[in-house]
Order: sequence, then structure tokens, then C-alpha cells
Amino acid sequence: MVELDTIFNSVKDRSLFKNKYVLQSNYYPEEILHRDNEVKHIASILAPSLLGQKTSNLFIYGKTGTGKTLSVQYVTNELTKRAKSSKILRIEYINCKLKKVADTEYRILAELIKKLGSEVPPTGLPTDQVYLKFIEILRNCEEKLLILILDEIDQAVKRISSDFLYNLTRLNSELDKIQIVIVGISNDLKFLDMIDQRVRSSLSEEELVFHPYNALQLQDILRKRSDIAFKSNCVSEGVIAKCAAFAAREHGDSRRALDLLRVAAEIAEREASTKIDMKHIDMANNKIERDKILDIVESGTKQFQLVLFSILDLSKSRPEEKIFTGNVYNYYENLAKRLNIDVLTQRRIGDLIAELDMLGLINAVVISKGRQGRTRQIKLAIPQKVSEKAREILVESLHL
DNA sequence: CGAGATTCATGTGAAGTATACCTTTAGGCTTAA
DNA sequence: AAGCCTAAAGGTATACTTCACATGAATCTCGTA
Repeated sequence: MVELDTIFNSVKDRSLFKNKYVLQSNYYPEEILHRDNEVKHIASILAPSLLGQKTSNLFIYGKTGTGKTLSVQYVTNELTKRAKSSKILRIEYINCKLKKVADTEYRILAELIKKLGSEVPPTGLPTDQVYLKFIEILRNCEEKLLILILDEIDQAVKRISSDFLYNLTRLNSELDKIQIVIVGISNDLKFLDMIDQRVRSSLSEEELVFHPYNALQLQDILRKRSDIAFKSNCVSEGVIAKCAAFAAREHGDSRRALDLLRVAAEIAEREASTKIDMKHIDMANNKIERDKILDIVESGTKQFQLVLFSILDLSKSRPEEKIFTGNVYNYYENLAKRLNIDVLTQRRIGDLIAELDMLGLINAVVISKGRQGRTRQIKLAIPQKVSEKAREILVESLHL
């Protein structure tokens, strides 16, 4: 019956994935690689909480995909496991970036109250009322300690003021039975400079920086995950290394590395390939880059799109010539008039061009042409294939 | 011929305006006691 | 009277404008050799 085996095996689904979930960003690995020191550090700071003692507030920062959230959650999970029996400790995690859930002072508090098992109307109450309610709930808590993890806290503080943090750190003096420990996580390395000195000193009693992974560490992480994610023998030699190298070049972002691998696998699958090859990594890299660009193009404002379209058109119609701000503005002006869209001032167009430069869609260098004044020299910075697709999107969205 | 002044076309910064959207609050309406 | 709802008032972020001044090399000017 060996024949049947081969027949069935050939019919069996061709998927390369055994468990795709492992490569997604919300997956929690059992073991965190190359973050031993950080995990230990966090654990040692938070350890006294098991006895119900107030620990130092902790502030963690590091770029995206360096394992901050993962490490913190790992430690807190372990803490909860050990503290479960004794009603000493309570840990709440809030991601401040989630739109419509926790991106204002009010909503963060409301979310907290909800997690602590009470309700607050989604809108309407003055903020200090919510504070009172929050304190009220805390007074009734059995636990002695609340560890509050505020992820992507920089996002929240950008829209709210740092007073919020100040209030939180000050709450402790109003509470007797329960104490709050704040663990802040931020992507922005300069975040602490932005906030108030008095908040700063109380918030970051302990600080911890997560450095980017290097290529070798990324390889370990990828290898480990791909063992679980893929069926055996699906990954060609060197794929992992290449993937890691790509991601390491972009500030050691592990999320990026995993995305790359996942997208590469999806591409390989679509090609009905039995293995993930080097070329798939390249394709995946292009696709991710391309999606990012197209996303920017698609989500920009009309004026933004119009300016981009002008640059696209200019560099297409006369590729040899250099493009300057003035050219773009003239072209843009005509276009806008024709489309019956308000014509913006040159000042603003200059800013929009600077924005395009920041986003990496174009390269713009300020040069002086002597008597012919100063201007930006603009060059398209996206591959031709992508720019054609971008053009299509723009034609569509501007009803050209 | 060369040092310094001039000039051009736009960069850059600050401050102000318009608009849309959100929060807050006060007043009025409803409901339950 | 307490609670709830709503609409006006007040706030805030965004996208833009206006005004004012800054830049820096090609070009012009003029004194000098």
C-alpha cells in the first residue's frame, strides 16, 4: 500500500505552514531569546511585589521589535502565576495606542476601570469624576499592589499632556490600602526628554533600554519560530540568514524579520513551491516595501496626492531633467485648477515636498543655483514598478 | 582681476485662520419615589 | 429629587495661509594693478 501513500501525500495540502500563527505579531513564544538580562532585570525590580511591597516604577524604552512588550509580559505572567493564590498582586496591561480604546486620558481610565470589573459610561462624565471612581474602586480592592503596564505610552502622552502621568504617580499618596506601580513602555528614545521633570523623576525610578537585535540574534529567533511554523524541510539553506540580515539592516526589528519570513512563505506557497527560497525573501522584501509605499500614497490627503502625482508625472515625462520646487508647483497649480481643487500656496507645497522626502518617497536636496536662487532638487526614490502602481492609485482616487 | 555687494528663487520659522471633531457642562426633560 | 439626555459652549488637532526673514552661490560692480 505504499502506492496509496504517495498518492495521498501528493494530494495532501501543499501548505508550507504547520502553524502560521507563530509568525504573527501577537504570538507569545514560551521562551524569549537573547533577552535574558533584560528579563532578569525586570524580574528583580518587580520581585518585591510578590510580598505586596511597593516596588520602583519602571520605564522601558527601545525601538519597535526589540522585545519590550514580550519581556514585560513574560515577567508579569510569571508573577501572576506565583501570586495567584495570595491575593496580593494585580497586574493590568493597557496599550495606549489602540485608537478608540485607550488613546485619551478619559479612555485609558475607563478601560482600567472596566478591567477592574466596573463600568463607566463611554462619554459624558468629567474626567475628575472618573478619577474619583477609579480611586473608589481601588479602595475596595483586596489586593495590596497594582502593577500598571502602559504600553506605547509615548503615543498617549503626545495627545494628552504629561499631567496624566503625574496624576497617576501621585495617586499613591491618596491611597492607603493599595499601591500602584507603573511600568511604562515607549518606542521613542527621546520620550523622557519631552516630559515634565517632576513626572520624570517619579516615573522612571528605574530605567531599562532594549537595544536592537543583531543579525545573529535575529537568526536564532527566526530559526526557533520557523521550526514551529513550517513543516520540516521547507526552508532552504541561507534563507533565515538572509532574512535576519535584511531586518538587522533596518534597526534590528524582529517584527520586521518575522513579517519578512511569513510573507516570503506566502509567496512561495502561491507559487506552489515546496521550499522557501532566497528569491522569495527578495520578493517579500519588495512586497513589504511596496505595500508600505502604496499605503502612504493611498492614505494621503488630496493635496498630498496631487503633489506626489505632479512629481511622478514630471519625472516620467522628462526623466533626464532635474526637478525643482518651482516646476512641481507650476505643474501642481495647473493640475489643481483643472480638477477644480483649491490651489495651495507655494509655502505649503514646500512643506508637502519635505514630507514626501521624510517618508522616503522622494529624495529632495536643498541646493543653491547661484543667481537662479535656492531650491530643492527632487528625485523619485521608489522603484519604477511601484511608482506605476502608485500612479494608478492616484488616478483612481483623484478621478483623473 | 579679485573682493565684496547683489540677486534670485526658494527655504524656514512664527504666528494666525478655518474647519472638523471631541469633551464638557448646563439646562431641560423624564422618571421613580 | 435624581437621573438622563441633548445642545450649546469651549477645546484641540489638522491643514492651511500670511508675513518676515534667511540662504548661498552665480553674477555684477568697482577699485586696483
